[in-house]
Amino acid sequence: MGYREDVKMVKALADENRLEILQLLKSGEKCACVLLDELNITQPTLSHHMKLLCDCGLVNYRKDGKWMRYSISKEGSEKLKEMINHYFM
Amino acid sequence: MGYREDVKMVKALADENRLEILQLLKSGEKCACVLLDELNITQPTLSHHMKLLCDCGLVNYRKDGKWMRYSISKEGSEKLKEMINHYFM
DNA sequence: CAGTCATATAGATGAATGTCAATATGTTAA
DNA sequence: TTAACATATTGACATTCATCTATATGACTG
Repeated sequence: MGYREDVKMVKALADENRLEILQLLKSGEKCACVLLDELNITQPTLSHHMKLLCDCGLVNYRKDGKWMRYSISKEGSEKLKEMINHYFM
Repeated sequence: MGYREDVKMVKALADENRLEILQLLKSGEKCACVLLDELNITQPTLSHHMKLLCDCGLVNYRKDGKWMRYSISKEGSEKLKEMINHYFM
């Protein structure tokens, strides 16, 4: 029936750059500029990826002055794991 | 570095019809014709989806006369869960 | 063998997506 | 306030992808 929410979250994972972003966030909250340094993409492209990761709930964002700080969402992670466990009991 | 294998597996999940296929396979091995009955897609489209699910290792296939029987791969499931746990420890 | 059934492959098409350059918005500093 | 910096948005473009129709392959049946 309603796979849309699940698909939205899984699609957010379905890109090499976004997986690398998540890998970088594993070690804790990071500024967009730090992520930008590590990836071979332009700033608008990073912004686009971060929007997808945040919109699906996997990543939290926090505005700190002129910086945006991103971190992995505990709640989103749990939701993702529950979803995976649902399909692959 | 090498996110390609991870991306391949996650991309296989990133489609509503494929999630529904996995949902149907939860209850056990199913023939392609049964899956086709449940989904609003044509036979070639189903064949395409099954190829993606099998190629990434999430689904096993078994030729039985003129039928193809599909089932969720225990090994693939475990690999997926390990991957998710890697990114969202 | 000829016909039918189940599935796969080929090729075409429209929609979604990742990417960039250019520009806008918002924040800090001089 | 003006300049510089960090990020977001817009619009364009090339690629990927889900889907279909038509056809091929392979297996059973009469």
